[in-house]
Amino acid sequence: MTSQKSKAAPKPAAKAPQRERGRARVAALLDAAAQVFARDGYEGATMTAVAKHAGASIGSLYQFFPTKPLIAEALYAREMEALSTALAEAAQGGPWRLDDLAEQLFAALIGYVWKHPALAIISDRRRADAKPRRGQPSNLRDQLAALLAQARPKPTADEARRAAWLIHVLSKGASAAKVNEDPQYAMLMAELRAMLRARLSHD
Amino acid sequence: MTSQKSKAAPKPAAKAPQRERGRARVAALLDAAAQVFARDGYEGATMTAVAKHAGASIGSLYQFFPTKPLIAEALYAREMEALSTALAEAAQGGPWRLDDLAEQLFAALIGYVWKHPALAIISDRRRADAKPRRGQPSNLRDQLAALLAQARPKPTADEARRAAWLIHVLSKGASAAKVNEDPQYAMLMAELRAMLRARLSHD
Amino acid sequence: MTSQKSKAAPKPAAKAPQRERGRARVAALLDAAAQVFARDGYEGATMTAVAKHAGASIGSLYQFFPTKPLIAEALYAREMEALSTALAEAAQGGPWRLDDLAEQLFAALIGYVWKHPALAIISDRRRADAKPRRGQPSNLRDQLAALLAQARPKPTADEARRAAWLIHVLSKGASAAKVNEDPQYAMLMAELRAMLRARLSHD
Amino acid sequence: MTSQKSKAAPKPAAKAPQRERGRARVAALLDAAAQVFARDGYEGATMTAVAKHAGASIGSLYQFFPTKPLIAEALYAREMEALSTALAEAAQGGPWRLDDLAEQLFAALIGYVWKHPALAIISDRRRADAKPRRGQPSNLRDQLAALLAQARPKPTADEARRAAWLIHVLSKGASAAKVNEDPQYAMLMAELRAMLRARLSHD
DNA sequence: TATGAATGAGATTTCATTCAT
DNA sequence: GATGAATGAAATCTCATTCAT
Repeated sequence: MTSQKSKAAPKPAAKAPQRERGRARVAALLDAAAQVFARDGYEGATMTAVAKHAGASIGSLYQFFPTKPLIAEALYAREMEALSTALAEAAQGGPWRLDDLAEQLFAALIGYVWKHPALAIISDRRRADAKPRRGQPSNLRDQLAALLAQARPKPTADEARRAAWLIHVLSKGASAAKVNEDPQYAMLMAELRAMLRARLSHD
Repeated sequence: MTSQKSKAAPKPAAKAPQRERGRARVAALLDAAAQVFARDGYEGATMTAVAKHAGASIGSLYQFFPTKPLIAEALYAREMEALSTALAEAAQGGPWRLDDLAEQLFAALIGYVWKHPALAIISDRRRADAKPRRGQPSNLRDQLAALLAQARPKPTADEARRAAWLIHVLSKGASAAKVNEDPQYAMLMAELRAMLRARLSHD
Repeated sequence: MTSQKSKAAPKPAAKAPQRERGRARVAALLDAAAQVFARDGYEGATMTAVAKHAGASIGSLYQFFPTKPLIAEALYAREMEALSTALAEAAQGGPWRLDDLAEQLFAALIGYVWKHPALAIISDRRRADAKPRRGQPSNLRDQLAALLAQARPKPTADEARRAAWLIHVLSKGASAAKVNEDPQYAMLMAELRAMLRARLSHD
Repeated sequence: MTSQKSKAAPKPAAKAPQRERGRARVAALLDAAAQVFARDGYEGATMTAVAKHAGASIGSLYQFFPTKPLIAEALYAREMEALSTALAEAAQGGPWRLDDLAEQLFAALIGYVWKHPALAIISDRRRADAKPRRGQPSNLRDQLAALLAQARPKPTADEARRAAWLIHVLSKGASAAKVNEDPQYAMLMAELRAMLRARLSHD
């Protein structure tokens, strides 16, 4: 934190790279950021560490991401994009019954989150930073609901929303409880899937 | 001054107060720490802020808690103690059926965690700092299992463990998904409770 | 912020400057450190004072010397290098008789130490910090012995070692007793030189 | 360092204890100080460490020694007293020849200093703190000279002073070079004694 | 654009000393 | 007197960010 700039300060934004070379560098920087955030947490991660991890100089990092929050935002956007794609792929090939589809989405979501630990960390921080506005919608939940709406027989909007919410909550629980680090891993996952399916398959 | 300590360096520990005044001060410091951790997160919380919040000087804080991790540990211990008590109370007055008892414990756990947001923050950090040793047991889960073992008819050890695990995962999910900040709060909680009960009351 | 580093913590080392500007800065910082150590002693010297003396910001100092011991080490290395050179020069132009050479080295050593008071201070501290391992060899003594071995007639290894040790002890005595601050300075030095020469010139 | 007192401030002094109990406590505190100074150096020694070492409370320490310099001064006085006595004892039983007496005094001085490492540390600091006044006399040297004056045949005042100075310088050298930690200890000491005796017994 | 040096606010921590009981 | 808590100036160290080349 250095000088409190008193001029208008046209809020800085991550600059899009102009050349091929630049695009590669940005990708490398984001990869590095993901690793460092995952290892050290958001506050624990230093800009210097990110740059070094990417094999770039600190100056170079700042060329593309003028502040620390901006790199987090950019990483978040990239990860959410990829997650979106992964979920969409998991819903391919249908139509599926609601419970089957939910199970597949749950598995895909959990799988993605475990392979991209930085995502959870940045999401947390975003939530922490956001003004505590009630009921702010989860984009993730919306997307899940949209995908679930493609089940057959077609669920009502409410049913889809409810299923999306269940998937969301269970996946959070599984991540937070570090289910993947438990030796009983397979059994526990089966348990969660069964719980989800049971709750949906009906009554 | 500070001096490079070549002197044994007998890893610092929280000093126990010996006078009534000290005891009060320690309690106040822990209260302040809980608030600041809850508000700013572990890394975001500063020792200065904790001291100020407690109406103490920075030196006073360091007299009892010579490092930031130590105050986190002390707070964690105090919170876990209280949580233990709360859970034990929730299990009073039985005997209960397993699904009823589980539901009560779930409600008690969720309730406690929501009233003590610092606990989640510190738990997270402890896990993050711990060497990534596989399958290290959760004391909380053990205690839940022990309480659940008192259900009637008596569950097997495996059943108790499984129930404890479900409670744990669902509570994590509920916290992480900030269920309590959702306008639909009551309905969602009911949903979770039903899911838990259904999974236990059995197959 | 500061963050409890759970990250490997790869023991910090003085960073070598990569640019001309950095090299100049490092030299200035070491010069400043020498002055401040000489004036205030090791413990009394503050990083802030060193930085200010060098006309650098505290951050700049820490960029190159991340801890106080590290700057002391770097200064020690630089001084020992220079002392080495000075002693080698004093031994030039031989061959000399052992007692003559010893006298010259003694004078050179004393002269250097008096012009570089920080060296004695840092040496002291290094010894104090070192694990009390018996008989750890003095590099200085080794170098003196090597130079003395060039005397003619050639001394035995033992004779050279003994002479080196005498020079070392007498120089320590002269420094510690602050002979150079005594009004009788010239006479006292002559006395010491005579003592050394008498002890070597034989028998 | 706390408040800058603006009142006259009647310079604090070590308070003499009134009762038997107090005398014992003062002795214990000085013993503790000696150990801690020896281990950590003057700056590195903390008042808290001294108090703990003595099994006293910090408040109790300050009762007798209101500042850190004062405890150093008191310790210095006690040590110098004891050293004086030791030297006087070493000179007993004469008359001796000058070289014999010098050798005995040298041995006694070295022996005392090695058994009381705090003395060297405090002496250093006193010198460091003293305004750099030229030629300020060494009380120790004066006492040595006085004792040496009792040799037979009676030395001139100059001879006694010269011998005292040699003893002083050699003892400093031996301490600084940590002769006592060298495996060759006995041989090295013999060397020093021989050097001293040769220089005196004379020319 | 790339690089590494420079900056300084602010965080953690220490410790001599004073105060209240 | 004795005890332990309280204080705060000052020291060490960190790191996001800016600058100069």
